[in-house]
Amino acid sequence: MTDAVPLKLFNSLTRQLEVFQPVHPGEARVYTCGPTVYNYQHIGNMRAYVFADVLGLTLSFKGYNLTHVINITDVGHLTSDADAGDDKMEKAALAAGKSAWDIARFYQEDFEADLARLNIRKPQHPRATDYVEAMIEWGKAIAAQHCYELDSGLYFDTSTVANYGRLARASTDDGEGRIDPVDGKRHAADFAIWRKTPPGEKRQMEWDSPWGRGAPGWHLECSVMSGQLLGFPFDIHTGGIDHREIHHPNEIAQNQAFCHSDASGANIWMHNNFLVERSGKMSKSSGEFLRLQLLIDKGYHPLAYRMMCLQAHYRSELEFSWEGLGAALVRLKRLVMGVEKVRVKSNPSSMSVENAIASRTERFVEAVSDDLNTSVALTILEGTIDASMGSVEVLEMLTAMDSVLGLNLLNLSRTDLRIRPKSATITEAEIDAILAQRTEARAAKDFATSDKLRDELAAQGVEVMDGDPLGWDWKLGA
RNA sequence: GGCCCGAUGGCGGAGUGGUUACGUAGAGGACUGCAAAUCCUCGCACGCCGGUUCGAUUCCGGCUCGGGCCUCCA
Repeated sequence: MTDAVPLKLFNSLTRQLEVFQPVHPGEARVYTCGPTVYNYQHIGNMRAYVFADVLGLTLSFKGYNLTHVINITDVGHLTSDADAGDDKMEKAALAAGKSAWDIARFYQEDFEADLARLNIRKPQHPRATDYVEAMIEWGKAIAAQHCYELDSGLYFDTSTVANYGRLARASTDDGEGRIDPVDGKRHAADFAIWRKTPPGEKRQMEWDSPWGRGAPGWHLECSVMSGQLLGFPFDIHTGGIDHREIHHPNEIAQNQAFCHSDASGANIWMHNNFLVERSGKMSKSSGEFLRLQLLIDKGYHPLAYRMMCLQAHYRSELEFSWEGLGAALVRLKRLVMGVEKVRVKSNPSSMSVENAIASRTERFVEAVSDDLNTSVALTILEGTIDASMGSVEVLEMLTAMDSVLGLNLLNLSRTDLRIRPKSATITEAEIDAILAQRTEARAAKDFATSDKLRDELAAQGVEVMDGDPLGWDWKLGA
């Protein structure tokens, strides 16, 4: 149905829009760099998965049989400069008094819960620790031709592959002024394939390898898991824009070495831009950070955040503010109300309806096919609600459109969107009781009492809405 | 220092060589005892200086400002 409009995606490798051509006819295989589960994810992290989900939904919508992998990095990355220093997993475990394995499991579950709350379809979640053997095999396969061993581990020689760093548009020798070099590295950009546990130390997560006891380098896992689960070459590799500079170039170098090919391993590399705060990029290192749970605690439905992401293009930076999140929530609420209205609409079907549907659907498909322009797609969806068509037609169209945007519009109710802020000092039962009193007072035209009760509720963060079937709502703040 | 990106109305954010989405906020109206919610209507913008062009917010150059990356990072 949608073949008429080709799917164009921005390939970071060529920095151009390209028409999606599946490697395997009728299939789409997508790999998304997942989180390191040593801590909670912040909402900036989650933007990458909302983006990846919309990409997957679009591919499904277009009829491709989708295989989507989001890995779980449960073997820690290094925390400090160069390729030495404490491991994030071990460090977090130490701080929590738990094993690194427990920590990883805990944060993985939290991450998956966030995905679900954002209505992100459940992809495959391979864990890096389940692929260590495969990583060692990979290392063995490329060691002789592409690696060299130092005291600290096995390193990849970036000069042994063609066009290293082409994704980042950087050359091997550039811009290394601020890295503490590891002694013996042949090139500043060379990276660890295997990190040896320093002599005399014992780590919770370590494995035997031909290069000594230790742990895999963090670039290796993505190459191994994507190759095993999707096969080289696969269709699309996604990740945050930060990965474009180091992680993905290294992954590509590994793929080139392993496949004895100059090809990158994926046909299209896509990168979502950051969610930013006025103070700058979201950061985990500064201690406090914005989690999805914090939004919910303040009474914002998680899908308001998805809405916020959808309003912008994935390649643009997106500014986070509570005001903006509130705006997205109001928009979502009005959409949900619109759907409710459509449900009870009469059916004045006419000859023109068919044409109207075709034209709207086409515009919607064009928008998402244009490098996932969800912003425009959303606007077309909204216009569909207002369109003078019958309820059946509109609901069908909305269902199709929402199957790409994933806002769950057809199932959400306004009650679902009304989330009790953690700071609330009053229960819903108490609100109902006061509201009942107020109804009585109003019936008796005792407006003084009625207004007093309303003020009382307002003081507790509750907004009374007489003319609204919902009756009341929470007033939200930052 | 090197590489790269951005600058659109109060805020957010699309897009376009000529009539400049959309959301939210705001204003007016309807509704309401009054509000709120809802619905209807309506303002409000394309950083600066040049160039190309009949015409530029859109293309090109310069400038200013802001941001990112070069170290783990979505």
